[in-house]
This record gives sequence, structure tokens and C-alpha cells, in this order.
Amino acid sequence: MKWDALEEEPCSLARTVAVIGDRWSLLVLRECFLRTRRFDDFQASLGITRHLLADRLKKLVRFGVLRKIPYQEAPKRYEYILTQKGLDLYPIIMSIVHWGNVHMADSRGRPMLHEHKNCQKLFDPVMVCSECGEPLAAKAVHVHPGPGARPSSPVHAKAQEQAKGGRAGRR
Amino acid sequence: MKWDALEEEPCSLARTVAVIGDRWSLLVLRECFLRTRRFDDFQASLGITRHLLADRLKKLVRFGVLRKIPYQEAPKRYEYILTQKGLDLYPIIMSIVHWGNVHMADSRGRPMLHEHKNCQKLFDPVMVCSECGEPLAAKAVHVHPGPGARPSSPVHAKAQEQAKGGRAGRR
DNA sequence: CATTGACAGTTCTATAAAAGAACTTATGGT
DNA sequence: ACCATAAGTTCTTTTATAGAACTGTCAATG
Repeated sequence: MKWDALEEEPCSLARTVAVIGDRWSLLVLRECFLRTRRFDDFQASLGITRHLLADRLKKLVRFGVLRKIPYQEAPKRYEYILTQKGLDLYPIIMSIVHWGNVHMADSRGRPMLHEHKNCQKLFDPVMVCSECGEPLAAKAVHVHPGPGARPSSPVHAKAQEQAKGGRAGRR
Repeated sequence: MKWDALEEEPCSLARTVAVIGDRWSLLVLRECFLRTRRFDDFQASLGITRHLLADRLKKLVRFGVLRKIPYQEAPKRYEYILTQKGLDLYPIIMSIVHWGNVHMADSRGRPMLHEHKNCQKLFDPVMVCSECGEPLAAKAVHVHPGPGARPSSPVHAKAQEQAKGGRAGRR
């Protein structure tokens, strides 16, 4: 499967993975949220090759997650800053960090702590239901096809056509 | 940077990316949350090559996100099911799906809708502060080094050593 | 009893992506 | 003139992925 094919999938997860689902994009975005804005600063703090960094920044700009803002003429230089679309990735970043805190921390404890300016306490992110405010668990959620669904498969209809038999009604 | 190096980083995001930060792992996990459990079912619904699927499942088992449960002897066959560690990835999955719903949906609308069994309403996931319950925004969060932090760099100390100058106090 | 099919992989080869290092371009300072 | 800064680009080598075919084990079928 090509990256481009992922964008076309009738699945919001696949489409988002097309944007952030590679080794580096999420790390680049973490740096963005830590106020890194310039090419060499990304490069130095991530250790990413310059080639790939250029490529990833271009991709994130193309998807409207980052914007290039000129900060000097002659020679023209840009800073990469998060758009609103990019800022909206914050829950993804935070939930990833939180999972790592809980399940991947070593004996020394968490690498970082987060303080909520509103209440001035150290906190963890919690995912709740927009309607009733209760914390969400996988088992309490029921999935329905929406208007953008594809009849047969949520992901890879071509693969299901090819799969002999097709096991209808599996979900 | 090798995948193994990512696991060792003093950063919860990098460590989590070592587990789920590739093209396929998140899609495999989506299938897990949609109750897919068997090799050929993953293969058919994702269109992933069998080679890579075997590799990704092995990796997810190694990290304790999935468990192999035998469902028949002779020939020995296993189902892949989520462990608690795997179930805890749900907020990540949901926040990714939600971002895709908001920012990557085409004109036809969302591919999927989510119903909360507790309140029986269609909902969106919202990330809130564990302490005060308010929705979280990037700008309202302050980051502190935690006990597991590395003095100089949160990510790639080697890269910063190499970066002549080192730009102390950048964050 | 030979055949077909299900299932869970493994083994190939060809192509694409990433790592690693050096090079380019434009400019400003010493 | 020489060095530094910044933001890339251009190489070569190594690694990962795509795509297809193959293997092994059993169960059901003709």
C-alpha cells in the first residue's frame, strides 16, 4: 500500500495515519509543541537526517498541519509553526505521551511532567465522552457506519474483493 | 536512528512511537479494537502483506500489547487479543480517529460514528485534565522535567553533543 | 484415498524509503 | 579573505516494504 492510498481510505484513522503515521512525523510534532520552529533546531534535537526532515516538514505543510512563516528576507528564512489543524493534534500527542508514561517508563520514572495552568496541578490527560462526560473505555463504545462509510469494508475493499470467500458479516 | 534506539529515549512519546509509530501497527490495532483476531482476517481487511503482518504481530506481542491465545490444537492456531496494555491504547486510537473526522473527512462525511453505551448518544472524545476536568489545550499546559529526564536533551543527546555550540537553555 | 480448502505463516525478488555524510547557496560578521 | 549561520540538496549505502509464490498441518469432501 502506498502512502497516497491511505489518504483515500474511508477511515479516519487511516487518513490520519497518512499524515502522522511514520517514525518521524510525531517526533517532529512533539518538537513543535515544545516551541521548536527552525530547521536546524529540529535537526539538532531529533537527530533526524536533514533529508528526511526537509521531507517531513514539506509533508506536514502540505497537509496544513504546519505553516511556513518568513522571519527574515535575504536570504529568505522560514519558521515552521503549528496551524489550528496542527494544534488540534494535541490530544493525540498527549494520549501517546500518557501511554508511554504508564507503560514504557523505566525505573527512574517519567521523563516529563505536565502542569495544567488553569488549576496549577500536575495532571494526566483523561478521555471522556463529549455527551455525558464519563471516561471512555473501548468496551463501552459501539461503532456504526457513518455517511462516509464504504459498503463492504471500512478499509481495504480491494483486498476483500480479492479474498476468496469474503466471509460476509464478520463484523 | 534505529527503532531500538527509539525505545531507549528518555521520552514517553518516542518510546510509544517505537511501539505504534509505523504505517501498519496502528491499522492492525484498529482491527483489534474492531474485534479482528486472526491472521487471515487481519490480512484480508488490511491488505497488508503477510510478511509484514507476521512481523507487526510479533512486535506487538513482544511489547505486550497483544497476546497469543491458542484456540485450537493440531494444527496449533492462535488468536491475537489485546492485553490491558493494548486496551489502554484506546484513547490514542480514538483521538486519532477524531482528528481524522474533523480534519480529513471528505464531502460525504464521517466514515464511522461512535455511540457511548452508557449514555446512548453519538459522541466525540474529549481530552480533559485529570485534576480539574477542564478540556485541555496545548497553550494551557506547562512542561517540567520529571525524574526520568536526561539532563541535556529530552530526545537525542548524541545529536546535541554533535551539534557544535549546543544552544543551552533553548527550552 | 486423493483432492481441495482453511489457516498461519515463510521465502523469494524487486522496489521504495531511510541513514549518513558531504555539498550548495546566500549572506553577515571579523 | 575567511569563517559562521541557516536551510536545504545531492550523493551512496543500508534497511524496509511490496507483491507473489511456497510450505506444513489438519479437516472435510468426492
